Amino acid sequence: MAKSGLLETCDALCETLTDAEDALTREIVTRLADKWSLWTLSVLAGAAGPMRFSRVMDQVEGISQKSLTKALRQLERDGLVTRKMFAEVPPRVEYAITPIGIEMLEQVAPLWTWAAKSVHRFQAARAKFDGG
Amino acid sequence: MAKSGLLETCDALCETLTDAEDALTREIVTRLADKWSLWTLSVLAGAAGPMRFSRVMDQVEGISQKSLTKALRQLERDGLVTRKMFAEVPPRVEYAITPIGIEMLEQVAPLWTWAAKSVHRFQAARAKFDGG
DNA sequence: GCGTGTACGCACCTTAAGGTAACCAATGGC
DNA sequence: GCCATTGGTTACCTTAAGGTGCGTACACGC
Repeated sequence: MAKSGLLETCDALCETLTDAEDALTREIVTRLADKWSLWTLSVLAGAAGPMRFSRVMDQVEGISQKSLTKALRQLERDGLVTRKMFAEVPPRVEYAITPIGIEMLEQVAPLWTWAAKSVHRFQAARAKFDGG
Repeated sequence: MAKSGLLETCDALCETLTDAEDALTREIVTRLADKWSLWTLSVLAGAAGPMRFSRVMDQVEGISQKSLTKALRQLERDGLVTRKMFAEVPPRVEYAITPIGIEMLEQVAPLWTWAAKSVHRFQAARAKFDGG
């Protein structure tokens, strides 16, 4: 049974994974679609260097403290960002994207570009569906 | 302000979109994270031709009728699959993937492949994080 | 002395997603 | 007659996601 069910080459690769590895792969891809994770990661990618928590929150418009904390923790756990704490008062914490995080964004970019280019086709399909 | 916040080339493209178009682009990408949509689409891609509802449900293990109906409707609305109804009793409905649907899977495949190849790096990162 | 700024953790509430199960229509087989 | 078939729809319930707001540490400027 195909685990990924995607195209053949990908399928062949996925067959070599254990169930746990397959689940993790799926989880990583799922994270891309997460409402905040990808956005947060790309903000860090766009910065010149490390960013403080509140600076990130400024740029990821509409995110709550709680959600940003959670997103950053997940990204850190997966090795996509680093977190450096300074023992100061008031506290200072700096986040930075890692090489793997950049790699990940590079994988997503063509997909996003394709979606942006195809947006008119989706609009047309929806108009047709909704109209009749 | 960058709308996508992704890499530069992608960013430049996204700047040319209206807010509605940008939101739709995001929505399309977000659909990838959906528990069932991508799986359903890939099942249809793997079939030789059109598939009946119940055949799809057999292959997408664990999905409920309700969720499959919803997933297929969304995919149809976005022009990724077609739905053909036959006025028979018992009813017969056939679903098939469209060229745009195949395009979309082709965009996702490299990303998925990368994630599968990188799975051990994620496991290592998590082990380090969880361990302390 | 007293408010201000920082990066959270925690408790609380609201909303949404998703699963289960029952119901439907018309026909053919027993 | 009675039941199974097929592709749904609907009502109901449980779980999870996500937002709001409060508490916290203490050094600084006024």
